[in-house]
Amino acid sequence: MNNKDFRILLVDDEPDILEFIAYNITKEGFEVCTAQNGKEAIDVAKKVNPHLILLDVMMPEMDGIETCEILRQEEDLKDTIIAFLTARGEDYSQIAGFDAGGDDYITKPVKPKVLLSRIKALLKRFRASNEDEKSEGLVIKQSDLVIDKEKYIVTKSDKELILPKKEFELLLLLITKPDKVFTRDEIFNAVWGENIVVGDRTIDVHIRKLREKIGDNHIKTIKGVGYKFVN
Amino acid sequence: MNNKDFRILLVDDEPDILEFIAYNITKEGFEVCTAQNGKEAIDVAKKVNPHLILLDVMMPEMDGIETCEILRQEEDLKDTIIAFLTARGEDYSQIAGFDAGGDDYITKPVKPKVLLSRIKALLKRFRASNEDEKSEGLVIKQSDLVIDKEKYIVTKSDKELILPKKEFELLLLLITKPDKVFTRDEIFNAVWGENIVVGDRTIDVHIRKLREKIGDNHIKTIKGVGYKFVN
DNA sequence: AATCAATATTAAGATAAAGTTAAGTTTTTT
DNA sequence: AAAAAACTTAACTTTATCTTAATATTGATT
Repeated sequence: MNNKDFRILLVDDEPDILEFIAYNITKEGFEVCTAQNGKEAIDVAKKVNPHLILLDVMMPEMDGIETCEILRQEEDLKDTIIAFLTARGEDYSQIAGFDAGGDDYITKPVKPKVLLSRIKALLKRFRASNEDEKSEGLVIKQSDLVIDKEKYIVTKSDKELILPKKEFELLLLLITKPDKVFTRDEIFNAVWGENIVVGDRTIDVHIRKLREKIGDNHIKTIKGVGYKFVN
Repeated sequence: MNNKDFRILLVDDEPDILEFIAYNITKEGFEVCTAQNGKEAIDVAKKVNPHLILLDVMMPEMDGIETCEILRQEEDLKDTIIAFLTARGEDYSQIAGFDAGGDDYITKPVKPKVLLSRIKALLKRFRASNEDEKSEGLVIKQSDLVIDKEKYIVTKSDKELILPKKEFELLLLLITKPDKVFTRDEIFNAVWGENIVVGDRTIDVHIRKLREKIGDNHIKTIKGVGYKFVN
Protein backbone atom coordinates (compact mmCIF):
# COMPACT_ATOMS: atom_id res chain seq x y z
CA MET A 1 0.00 0.00 0.00
CA ASN A 2 1.39 3.28 -1.16
CA ASN A 3 1.15 6.75 0.34
CA LYS A 4 -1.10 7.87 -2.47
CA ASP A 5 -3.61 5.22 -1.49
CA PHE A 6 -4.12 6.87 1.85
CA ARG A 7 -6.75 9.49 2.15
CA ILE A 8 -6.29 12.05 4.87
CA LEU A 9 -8.97 14.47 5.94
CA LEU A 10 -7.66 17.59 7.56
CA VAL A 11 -9.99 19.70 9.67
CA ASP A 12 -9.13 23.12 11.04
CA ASP A 13 -10.92 26.41 11.09
CA GLU A 14 -7.82 28.47 10.34
CA PRO A 15 -7.13 28.57 6.61
CA ASP A 16 -3.43 29.27 7.16
CA ILE A 17 -2.88 26.13 9.16
CA LEU A 18 -5.01 24.16 6.78
CA GLU A 19 -2.92 25.25 3.86
CA PHE A 20 0.38 24.78 5.62
CA ILE A 21 -0.31 21.25 6.76
CA ALA A 22 -2.06 20.26 3.55
CA TYR A 23 0.95 21.41 1.58
CA ASN A 24 3.30 19.32 3.63
CA ILE A 25 1.38 16.09 3.55
CA THR A 26 0.50 16.46 -0.11
CA LYS A 27 4.21 16.75 -0.79
CA GLU A 28 4.64 13.29 0.70
CA GLY A 29 2.15 11.91 -1.76
CA PHE A 30 -0.88 11.43 0.47
CA GLU A 31 -4.27 12.26 -0.85
CA VAL A 32 -5.57 15.15 1.18
CA CYS A 33 -8.93 16.76 1.54
CA THR A 34 -9.86 19.50 3.95
CA ALA A 35 -12.75 20.88 5.94
CA GLN A 36 -13.09 24.09 7.92
CA ASN A 37 -15.57 23.02 10.54
CA GLY A 38 -17.09 20.02 12.20
CA LYS A 39 -20.18 19.87 10.07
CA GLU A 40 -18.26 20.02 6.84
CA ALA A 41 -15.84 17.44 8.20
CA ILE A 42 -18.63 14.97 8.78
CA ASP A 43 -20.02 15.48 5.29
CA VAL A 44 -16.67 15.06 3.62
CA ALA A 45 -15.76 12.09 5.78
CA LYS A 46 -18.91 10.27 4.79
CA LYS A 47 -18.19 10.93 1.16
CA VAL A 48 -14.49 10.07 0.89
CA ASN A 49 -14.15 7.60 3.78
CA PRO A 50 -10.65 8.70 4.75
CA HIS A 51 -8.11 6.48 6.45
CA LEU A 52 -7.01 9.20 8.79
CA ILE A 53 -8.68 12.34 10.10
CA LEU A 54 -6.60 15.12 11.60
CA LEU A 55 -9.05 17.03 13.70
CA ASP A 56 -8.48 20.36 15.35
CA VAL A 57 -9.97 20.45 18.81
CA MET A 58 -10.64 24.17 19.10
CA MET A 59 -13.18 25.11 16.48
CA PRO A 60 -16.15 27.45 16.64
CA GLU A 61 -19.63 25.97 16.80
CA MET A 62 -18.90 22.27 16.86
CA ASP A 63 -15.54 21.49 18.44
CA GLY A 64 -13.28 18.57 17.55
CA ILE A 65 -14.36 16.40 20.42
CA GLU A 66 -17.98 16.63 19.51
CA THR A 67 -17.20 16.08 15.85
CA CYS A 68 -15.24 13.01 16.75
CA GLU A 69 -18.07 11.55 18.74
CA ILE A 70 -20.40 11.92 15.81
CA LEU A 71 -17.88 10.51 13.38
CA ARG A 72 -17.42 7.51 15.61
CA GLN A 73 -21.07 6.64 15.32
CA GLU A 74 -20.70 6.28 11.59
CA GLU A 75 -20.42 2.60 10.80
CA ASP A 76 -18.33 3.13 7.68
CA LEU A 77 -15.77 5.09 9.62
CA LYS A 78 -15.08 2.57 12.30
CA ASP A 79 -11.64 1.79 10.91
CA THR A 80 -10.75 5.42 10.44
CA ILE A 81 -8.01 6.71 12.65
CA ILE A 82 -8.79 10.01 14.30
CA ALA A 83 -5.98 12.18 15.63
CA PHE A 84 -6.59 15.43 17.43
CA LEU A 85 -4.68 18.59 16.81
CA THR A 86 -4.46 20.52 20.02
CA ALA A 87 -2.73 23.70 21.06
CA ARG A 88 -0.09 23.21 23.68
CA GLY A 89 -1.24 23.14 27.24
CA GLU A 90 -4.79 22.09 26.58
CA ASP A 91 -4.37 19.20 28.90
CA TYR A 92 -8.04 18.60 29.30
CA SER A 93 -8.72 18.17 25.65
CA GLN A 94 -6.19 15.41 25.42
CA ILE A 95 -7.97 13.30 27.92
CA ALA A 96 -11.40 14.12 26.58
CA GLY A 97 -10.14 13.33 23.12
CA PHE A 98 -9.46 9.76 23.97
CA ASP A 99 -12.83 9.37 25.55
CA ALA A 100 -14.40 10.62 22.40
CA GLY A 101 -12.73 7.90 20.39
CA GLY A 102 -9.55 9.59 19.25
CA ASP A 103 -6.49 7.49 18.56
CA ASP A 104 -3.79 10.05 19.08
CA TYR A 105 -3.29 13.73 19.65
CA ILE A 106 -0.75 16.02 18.16
CA THR A 107 0.18 19.30 19.76
CA LYS A 108 0.43 22.42 17.67
CA PRO A 109 2.61 24.02 16.60
CA VAL A 110 4.11 20.98 15.01
CA LYS A 111 7.06 20.75 12.70
CA PRO A 112 6.31 19.15 9.33
CA LYS A 113 8.84 16.39 9.87
CA VAL A 114 7.38 15.48 13.20
CA LEU A 115 3.88 15.56 11.85
CA LEU A 116 4.73 13.29 8.97
CA SER A 117 6.48 10.87 11.25
CA ARG A 118 3.38 10.74 13.43
CA ILE A 119 1.13 10.26 10.44
CA LYS A 120 3.23 7.42 9.16
CA ALA A 121 3.21 5.78 12.55
CA LEU A 122 -0.56 6.01 12.66
CA LEU A 123 -1.01 4.65 9.19
CA LYS A 124 1.33 1.82 9.95
CA ARG A 125 -1.11 0.77 12.60
CA PHE A 126 -3.78 0.84 9.95
CA ARG A 127 -1.76 -1.34 7.62
CA ALA A 128 -1.08 -3.78 10.38
CA SER A 129 -4.62 -4.16 11.66
CA ASN A 130 -5.89 -4.33 8.13
CA GLU A 131 -3.69 -7.25 7.30
CA ASP A 132 -4.55 -9.02 10.48
CA GLU A 133 -8.21 -8.88 9.82
CA LYS A 134 -7.93 -10.08 6.29
CA SER A 135 -5.73 -13.02 7.07
CA GLU A 136 -7.28 -14.11 10.30
CA GLY A 137 -10.93 -13.40 10.08
CA LEU A 138 -12.97 -12.54 13.06
CA VAL A 139 -12.64 -15.77 14.93
CA ILE A 140 -9.43 -17.09 16.37
CA LYS A 141 -8.96 -20.61 17.65
CA GLN A 142 -6.16 -21.78 19.87
CA SER A 143 -6.16 -25.05 21.76
CA ASP A 144 -9.42 -25.16 23.71
CA LEU A 145 -10.20 -21.51 23.20
CA VAL A 146 -12.26 -19.79 20.55
CA ILE A 147 -12.24 -16.02 20.42
CA ASP A 148 -14.82 -14.11 18.50
CA LYS A 149 -13.55 -10.61 17.97
CA GLU A 150 -16.80 -9.34 16.62
CA LYS A 151 -19.03 -10.71 19.32
CA TYR A 152 -16.51 -10.13 22.04
CA ILE A 153 -16.95 -13.65 23.32
CA VAL A 154 -14.49 -16.29 24.38
CA THR A 155 -15.44 -19.92 24.39
CA LYS A 156 -13.48 -22.41 26.43
CA SER A 157 -14.31 -25.99 25.54
CA ASP A 158 -17.87 -25.01 24.62
CA LYS A 159 -18.39 -22.90 27.68
CA GLU A 160 -18.95 -19.25 27.03
CA LEU A 161 -16.85 -16.87 29.02
CA ILE A 162 -17.65 -13.23 29.20
CA LEU A 163 -14.50 -11.26 29.61
CA PRO A 164 -14.44 -7.56 30.42
CA LYS A 165 -12.87 -5.35 27.81
CA LYS A 166 -9.35 -5.15 29.14
CA GLU A 167 -9.10 -8.85 29.80
CA PHE A 168 -10.48 -9.60 26.38
CA GLU A 169 -8.03 -7.34 24.62
CA LEU A 170 -5.16 -8.67 26.64
CA LEU A 171 -6.03 -12.22 25.75
CA LEU A 172 -6.58 -11.26 22.15
CA LEU A 173 -3.18 -9.66 21.97
CA LEU A 174 -1.36 -12.62 23.44
CA ILE A 175 -3.25 -15.17 21.42
CA THR A 176 -2.66 -13.51 18.05
CA LYS A 177 0.94 -14.63 18.27
CA PRO A 178 1.10 -17.73 20.37
CA ASP A 179 4.46 -18.31 22.02
CA LYS A 180 5.65 -14.81 21.29
CA VAL A 181 6.72 -13.01 24.40
CA PHE A 182 5.02 -9.67 24.79
CA THR A 183 6.86 -7.24 27.00
CA ARG A 184 4.96 -5.19 29.49
CA ASP A 185 5.53 -2.16 27.35
CA GLU A 186 4.10 -3.84 24.32
CA ILE A 187 1.10 -4.91 26.29
CA PHE A 188 0.53 -1.45 27.70
CA ASN A 189 0.78 0.13 24.30
CA ALA A 190 -1.55 -2.33 22.71
CA VAL A 191 -4.19 -2.62 25.41
CA TRP A 192 -4.01 0.66 27.28
CA GLY A 193 -2.55 2.98 24.66
CA GLU A 194 0.59 5.01 24.57
CA ASN A 195 -0.50 7.93 26.61
CA ILE A 196 -2.28 6.20 29.39
CA VAL A 197 -0.27 5.67 32.51
CA VAL A 198 -1.28 3.04 35.00
CA GLY A 199 0.51 1.37 37.85
CA ASP A 200 2.90 -1.52 37.55
CA ARG A 201 0.68 -4.09 39.11
CA THR A 202 -2.35 -3.42 36.98
CA ILE A 203 -1.20 -5.80 34.32
CA ASP A 204 -0.60 -8.56 36.83
CA VAL A 205 -4.07 -8.25 38.17
CA HIS A 206 -5.55 -8.61 34.71
CA ILE A 207 -3.31 -11.55 33.96
CA ARG A 208 -4.45 -13.16 37.14
CA LYS A 209 -8.10 -12.76 36.31
CA LEU A 210 -7.50 -14.14 32.86
CA ARG A 211 -5.74 -17.15 34.25
CA GLU A 212 -8.59 -17.66 36.66
CA LYS A 213 -10.96 -17.89 33.73
CA ILE A 214 -9.04 -19.63 30.99
CA GLY A 215 -6.85 -21.81 33.15
CA ASP A 216 -3.45 -21.36 34.69
CA ASN A 217 -1.50 -23.17 32.05
CA HIS A 218 -2.12 -20.92 29.08
CA ILE A 219 -0.38 -17.74 30.03
CA LYS A 220 3.22 -18.10 30.91
CA THR A 221 5.41 -15.58 32.67
CA ILE A 222 8.92 -14.97 31.44
CA LYS A 223 10.32 -13.13 34.38
CA GLY A 224 12.03 -9.90 33.46
CA VAL A 225 10.77 -10.15 29.90
CA GLY A 226 7.02 -10.47 29.65
CA TYR A 227 4.14 -12.87 29.11
CA LYS A 228 3.19 -15.29 26.40
CA PHE A 229 0.33 -17.52 25.41
CA VAL A 230 1.10 -21.21 25.17
CA ASN A 231 -1.05 -24.18 24.33
CA MET B 1 17.00 -2.51 20.83
CA ASN B 2 16.97 -2.42 24.55
CA ASN B 3 16.45 0.48 26.93
CA LYS B 4 20.04 0.31 27.97
CA ASP B 5 21.08 1.06 24.40
CA PHE B 6 19.44 4.46 24.60
CA ARG B 7 21.48 7.34 25.83
CA ILE B 8 19.62 10.21 27.40
CA LEU B 9 21.20 13.53 28.24
CA LEU B 10 19.45 15.42 30.99
CA VAL B 11 20.09 19.12 31.37
CA ASP B 12 18.85 21.21 34.28
CA ASP B 13 20.49 23.75 36.53
CA GLU B 14 18.80 22.51 39.66
CA PRO B 15 20.69 19.55 41.14
CA ASP B 16 17.60 18.29 42.92
CA ILE B 17 15.60 17.96 39.74
CA LEU B 18 18.57 16.52 37.95
CA GLU B 19 18.96 13.85 40.54
CA PHE B 20 15.28 13.09 40.77
CA ILE B 21 14.75 12.61 37.07
CA ALA B 22 18.05 10.85 36.54
CA TYR B 23 17.15 8.41 39.25
CA ASN B 24 13.84 7.59 37.64
CA ILE B 25 15.06 7.07 34.13
CA THR B 26 18.10 5.16 35.24
CA LYS B 27 15.79 2.82 37.06
CA GLU B 28 14.16 1.98 33.74
CA GLY B 29 17.53 0.97 32.39
CA PHE B 30 18.30 3.92 30.17
CA GLU B 31 21.80 5.20 30.08
CA VAL B 32 21.75 8.68 31.50
CA CYS B 33 24.24 11.48 31.61
CA THR B 34 23.63 14.94 32.98
CA ALA B 35 24.68 18.53 32.56
CA GLN B 36 23.96 21.59 34.70
CA ASN B 37 24.07 24.28 32.05
CA GLY B 38 23.90 24.86 28.34
CA LYS B 39 27.61 24.93 27.75
CA GLU B 40 28.21 21.69 29.56
CA ALA B 41 25.26 20.16 27.74
CA ILE B 42 26.81 20.92 24.37
CA ASP B 43 30.13 19.44 25.39
CA VAL B 44 28.60 16.28 26.74
CA ALA B 45 26.24 15.94 23.78
CA LYS B 46 29.12 16.07 21.34
CA LYS B 47 30.93 13.44 23.31
CA VAL B 48 28.22 10.89 23.97
CA ASN B 49 25.90 11.57 21.03
CA PRO B 50 22.70 10.89 22.93
CA HIS B 51 19.48 9.69 21.36
CA LEU B 52 17.39 12.03 23.43
CA ILE B 53 18.12 15.30 25.20
CA LEU B 54 15.83 16.54 27.95
CA LEU B 55 16.55 20.21 28.14
CA ASP B 56 15.36 22.61 30.79
CA VAL B 57 14.27 25.89 29.27
CA MET B 58 14.94 28.17 32.21
CA MET B 59 18.62 28.16 32.95
CA PRO B 60 20.99 30.96 33.94
CA GLU B 61 23.42 32.24 31.32
CA MET B 62 22.51 30.18 28.31
CA ASP B 63 18.88 29.10 28.32
CA GLY B 64 17.47 25.93 26.84
CA ILE B 65 16.27 27.55 23.64
CA GLU B 66 19.65 28.94 22.83
CA THR B 67 21.32 25.68 23.74
CA CYS B 68 18.96 23.86 21.46
CA GLU B 69 19.73 26.12 18.54
CA ILE B 70 23.43 25.44 18.93
CA LEU B 71 22.90 21.73 19.32
CA ARG B 72 20.86 21.67 16.17
CA GLN B 73 23.78 23.00 14.18
CA GLU B 74 25.83 19.99 15.13
CA GLU B 75 25.81 17.55 12.24
CA ASP B 76 26.22 14.48 14.43
CA LEU B 77 23.17 15.39 16.45
CA LYS B 78 20.74 15.68 13.60
CA ASP B 79 18.95 12.50 14.61
CA THR B 80 18.89 13.41 18.26
CA ILE B 81 15.48 14.12 19.69
CA ILE B 82 15.32 17.23 21.83
CA ALA B 83 12.54 17.68 24.35
CA PHE B 84 12.14 20.77 26.46
CA LEU B 85 11.37 20.75 30.13
CA THR B 86 9.33 23.78 31.00
CA ALA B 87 7.57 24.96 34.09
CA ARG B 88 3.82 25.04 33.78
CA GLY B 89 2.54 28.24 32.28
CA GLU B 90 5.67 29.39 30.48
CA ASP B 91 3.71 29.81 27.32
CA TYR B 92 6.21 31.71 25.33
CA SER B 93 9.01 29.27 25.72
CA GLN B 94 6.96 26.46 24.32
CA ILE B 95 6.39 28.17 21.04
CA ALA B 96 9.91 29.38 20.78
CA GLY B 97 11.05 25.87 21.54
CA PHE B 98 9.67 24.52 18.36
CA ASP B 99 11.26 27.26 16.33
CA ALA B 100 14.54 26.37 17.92
CA GLY B 101 14.28 22.79 16.73
CA GLY B 102 12.72 21.04 19.69
CA ASP B 103 10.64 17.94 19.11
CA ASP B 104 8.48 17.97 22.17
CA TYR B 105 8.03 19.72 25.45
CA ILE B 106 7.28 18.36 28.86
CA THR B 107 5.85 20.48 31.61
CA LYS B 108 7.29 20.32 35.08
CA PRO B 109 6.49 19.12 37.60
CA VAL B 110 6.07 15.79 35.92
CA LYS B 111 5.26 12.48 37.52
CA PRO B 112 7.90 9.82 36.89
CA LYS B 113 5.46 7.48 35.22
CA VAL B 114 4.21 10.13 32.87
CA LEU B 115 7.71 11.20 32.04
CA LEU B 116 8.73 7.67 31.23
CA SER B 117 5.71 7.17 29.07
CA ARG B 118 6.62 10.30 27.12
CA ILE B 119 10.23 9.25 26.80
CA LYS B 120 9.24 5.87 25.47
CA ALA B 121 6.92 7.46 22.96
CA LEU B 122 9.74 9.68 21.75
CA LEU B 123 12.21 6.86 21.50
CA LYS B 124 9.76 4.75 19.63
CA ARG B 125 10.31 7.04 16.73
CA PHE B 126 13.94 6.13 16.92
CA ARG B 127 13.25 2.47 17.09
CA ALA B 128 10.96 2.73 14.11
CA SER B 129 13.59 4.22 11.87
CA ASN B 130 16.05 1.70 13.15
CA GLU B 131 13.86 -1.12 12.13
CA ASP B 132 16.29 -3.59 10.65
CA GLU B 133 15.89 -5.37 13.93
CA LYS B 134 12.66 -6.94 12.86
CA SER B 135 13.68 -7.93 9.39
CA GLU B 136 16.88 -9.25 10.82
CA GLY B 137 15.35 -12.64 11.50
CA LEU B 138 14.19 -13.59 14.91
CA VAL B 139 15.63 -17.02 14.79
CA ILE B 140 19.30 -17.88 14.95
CA LYS B 141 20.66 -21.32 14.27
CA GLN B 142 24.07 -22.64 15.23
CA SER B 143 25.01 -26.31 15.25
CA ASP B 144 22.36 -28.09 17.31
CA LEU B 145 20.93 -24.92 18.78
CA VAL B 146 18.06 -22.78 17.62
CA ILE B 147 17.43 -19.50 19.36
CA ASP B 148 14.12 -17.80 18.95
CA LYS B 149 14.32 -14.23 20.15
CA GLU B 150 10.65 -13.59 19.83
CA LYS B 151 9.60 -16.63 21.76
CA TYR B 152 12.50 -16.43 24.14
CA ILE B 153 13.17 -20.10 23.67
CA VAL B 154 16.29 -22.09 22.96
CA THR B 155 15.94 -25.44 21.30
CA LYS B 156 18.70 -27.98 21.60
CA SER B 157 18.20 -30.87 19.21
CA ASP B 158 14.43 -30.53 19.46
CA LYS B 159 14.37 -30.16 23.20
CA GLU B 160 13.10 -26.86 24.47
CA LEU B 161 15.25 -25.14 27.00
CA ILE B 162 13.98 -22.26 29.03
CA LEU B 163 16.75 -19.92 29.92
CA PRO B 164 16.39 -17.06 32.37
CA LYS B 165 16.91 -13.59 30.97
CA LYS B 166 20.60 -13.12 31.68
CA GLU B 167 21.56 -16.55 30.45
CA PHE B 168 19.52 -16.07 27.33
CA GLU B 169 21.10 -12.75 26.54
CA LEU B 170 24.54 -14.06 27.25
CA LEU B 171 24.07 -16.97 24.90
CA LEU B 172 22.55 -14.69 22.32
CA LEU B 173 25.55 -12.42 22.47
CA LEU B 174 28.10 -15.18 22.08
CA ILE B 175 26.21 -16.96 19.37
CA THR B 176 25.75 -13.94 17.14
CA LYS B 177 29.45 -14.08 16.37
CA PRO B 178 30.61 -17.65 16.65
CA ASP B 179 34.31 -18.03 17.29
CA LYS B 180 34.71 -14.41 18.24
CA VAL B 181 36.20 -14.05 21.68
CA PHE B 182 34.17 -11.72 23.85
CA THR B 183 36.08 -10.12 26.69
CA ARG B 184 34.51 -9.90 30.07
CA ASP B 185 34.09 -6.19 29.58
CA GLU B 186 32.28 -6.67 26.32
CA ILE B 187 29.98 -9.17 27.93
CA PHE B 188 29.26 -6.92 30.86
CA ASN B 189 28.46 -4.00 28.63
CA ALA B 190 26.22 -5.98 26.38
CA VAL B 191 24.34 -8.03 28.93
CA TRP B 192 24.46 -5.98 32.09
CA GLY B 193 24.89 -2.47 30.75
CA GLU B 194 27.64 0.03 31.22
CA ASN B 195 26.77 1.37 34.61
CA ILE B 196 25.88 -1.78 36.39
CA VAL B 197 28.55 -3.11 38.66
CA VAL B 198 28.55 -6.71 39.66
CA GLY B 199 31.21 -8.96 41.06
CA ASP B 200 33.82 -10.77 39.03
CA ARG B 201 32.42 -14.20 39.51
CA THR B 202 28.92 -13.41 38.36
CA ILE B 203 29.77 -13.99 34.76
CA ASP B 204 31.39 -17.34 35.51
CA VAL B 205 28.31 -18.54 37.27
CA HIS B 206 26.14 -17.67 34.31
CA ILE B 207 28.55 -19.33 31.93
CA ARG B 208 28.44 -22.40 34.06
CA LYS B 209 24.66 -22.57 34.04
CA LEU B 210 24.64 -22.13 30.32
CA ARG B 211 27.11 -24.92 29.87
CA GLU B 212 25.00 -27.10 32.07
CA LYS B 213 22.07 -26.56 29.75
CA ILE B 214 23.52 -26.42 26.27
CA GLY B 215 26.46 -28.73 26.80
CA ASP B 216 30.02 -28.18 27.89
CA ASN B 217 31.54 -28.13 24.46
CA HIS B 218 29.93 -25.00 23.08
CA ILE B 219 31.36 -22.27 25.21
CA LYS B 220 35.09 -22.15 25.35
CA THR B 221 37.16 -20.21 27.85
CA ILE B 222 40.16 -18.30 26.60
CA LYS B 223 41.98 -17.71 29.81
CA GLY B 224 42.94 -14.12 30.38
CA VAL B 225 40.87 -12.98 27.42
CA GLY B 226 37.27 -14.08 27.52
CA TYR B 227 34.77 -16.57 26.17
CA LYS B 228 33.63 -17.70 22.76
CA PHE B 229 30.99 -19.85 21.22
CA VAL B 230 32.22 -22.74 19.11
CA ASN B 231 30.35 -25.41 17.22
C1' DA C 1 57.40 -28.80 39.37
C1' DA C 2 56.05 -24.77 42.03
C1' DT C 3 53.67 -20.73 41.84
C1' DC C 4 49.98 -17.70 41.09
C1' DA C 5 46.49 -15.43 38.86
C1' DA C 6 42.43 -16.59 36.36
C1' DT C 7 38.48 -19.33 36.13
C1' DA C 8 35.22 -23.13 37.98
C1' DT C 9 32.09 -24.75 41.24
C1' DT C 10 28.71 -24.71 44.90
C1' DA C 11 25.42 -23.41 47.79
C1' DA C 12 23.50 -19.92 50.36
C1' DG C 13 21.86 -15.15 50.57
C1' DA C 14 19.92 -11.06 48.40
C1' DT C 15 17.04 -8.89 45.10
C1' DA C 16 13.87 -7.46 41.89
C1' DA C 17 9.96 -9.05 39.50
C1' DA C 18 5.64 -11.03 39.61
C1' DG C 19 1.62 -12.88 42.39
C1' DT C 20 -2.13 -12.00 45.49
C1' DT C 21 -5.71 -9.80 47.90
C1' DA C 22 -8.69 -6.46 49.23
C1' DA C 23 -10.03 -2.00 49.23
C1' DG C 24 -10.66 2.11 46.64
C1' DT C 25 -12.20 4.45 42.01
C1' DT C 26 -14.50 4.95 38.02
C1' DT C 27 -17.77 3.56 34.65
C1' DT C 28 -21.83 1.37 33.17
C1' DT C 29 -26.24 -0.49 33.88
C1' DT C 30 -30.61 -0.74 35.87
C1' DA D 1 -29.84 7.51 42.13
C1' DA D 2 -28.52 3.14 43.40
C1' DA D 3 -26.32 -0.98 42.25
C1' DA D 4 -23.21 -3.60 39.77
C1' DA D 5 -19.37 -4.28 37.09
C1' DA D 6 -14.94 -3.08 35.65
C1' DC D 7 -10.75 -1.15 36.49
C1' DT D 8 -6.86 0.59 39.31
C1' DT D 9 -4.14 0.99 43.34
C1' DA D 10 -1.62 -0.26 47.28
C1' DA D 11 0.28 -3.16 50.69
C1' DC D 12 1.99 -7.40 51.32
C1' DT D 13 3.72 -12.17 49.99
C1' DT D 14 6.01 -15.26 47.13
C1' DT D 15 9.39 -16.86 44.00
C1' DA D 16 12.60 -17.08 40.13
C1' DT D 17 16.61 -15.23 39.14
C1' DC D 18 20.73 -13.13 40.10
C1' DT D 19 24.77 -12.27 42.97
C1' DT D 20 28.02 -13.28 46.36
C1' DA D 21 31.33 -15.57 48.96
C1' DA D 22 34.06 -19.32 50.10
C1' DT D 23 36.68 -22.91 48.22
C1' DA D 24 38.57 -25.71 44.47
C1' DT D 25 40.68 -26.27 40.12
C1' DT D 26 43.10 -25.01 36.04
C1' DG D 27 46.85 -23.72 33.15
C1' DA D 28 50.30 -20.46 31.88
C1' DT D 29 54.91 -18.80 33.42
C1' DT D 30 59.18 -19.15 35.52
